Amino acid sequence: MPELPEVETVRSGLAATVVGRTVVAVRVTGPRTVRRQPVRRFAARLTGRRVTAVGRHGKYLLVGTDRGTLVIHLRMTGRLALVDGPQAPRAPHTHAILTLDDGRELRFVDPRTFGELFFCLPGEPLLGQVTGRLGPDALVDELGPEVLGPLVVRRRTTLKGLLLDQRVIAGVGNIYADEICFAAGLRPDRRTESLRPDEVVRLSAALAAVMERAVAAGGSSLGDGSYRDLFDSPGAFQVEHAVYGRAGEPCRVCGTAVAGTRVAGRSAHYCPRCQS
DNA sequence: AGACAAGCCTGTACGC
DNA sequence: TGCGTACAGGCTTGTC
Repeated sequence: MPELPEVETVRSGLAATVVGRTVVAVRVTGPRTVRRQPVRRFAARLTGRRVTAVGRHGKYLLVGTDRGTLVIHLRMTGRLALVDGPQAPRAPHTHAILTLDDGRELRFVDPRTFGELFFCLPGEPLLGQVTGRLGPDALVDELGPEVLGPLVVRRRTTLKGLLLDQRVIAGVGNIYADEICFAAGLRPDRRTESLRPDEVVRLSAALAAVMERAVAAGGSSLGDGSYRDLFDSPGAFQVEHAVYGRAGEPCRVCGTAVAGTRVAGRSAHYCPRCQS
């Protein structure tokens, strides 16, 4: 399930491979894949556009062109595949195909069809309506204790609920919320208003450290709808997971069995001894 | 066979 | 009353 580190891996892959390329054809076959605008309008706007940059805000991929932005959200099971040409075997659940001017194809594959694509012309409010709801990016933006502190204390929720709220911090999903809590030594069900200043300092450091390590490892490929990058390679961070998906297994630090529970309506994993 | 997993949106209920 | 938060439901389908 792609979260910030997985989306960032796709972003850097696209930046290295499709910047400067022009989209010469657009085919959308999935009926739900483009749902914020008519498919014909989407295709007409995107066709002929040259990619100038590839950005990201939280889990949203922002493909900049010479006129407008292609916005991609992978949600749970969405995947982008860059293939050499139309002869490449087509994965099941391929819902959109962008043909590039060098013959390669950028394909959007998504079994559960939660993911989506849309295209915003310059100055169109749609882009701002989406990204404007997002808080600072968990990787790119500075989230030192002085920034994080007010965000944390002002809310009355659980730490995990806070980390998952894209309006507060953009990019953290269920896996990394648990890993950040472990790295900070804080339980996911801790009330945010109870966090002391020194704990906010630990949280801030853990957020940056986990995001940076996960991006360096190319993200996590684990379980449901297992993530793959542009070239179908898995990430490597799952082997470093301290708690996520490890309920009942020994904590890598103290050996205590990792606890599995539910927090903020989500599965949650933590070490009862290392985290408070 | 049916519960479950996920991200995000929407609607509604609730507490301070 | 109003605000922020909590929770459930919807969307989907492969996996257990």
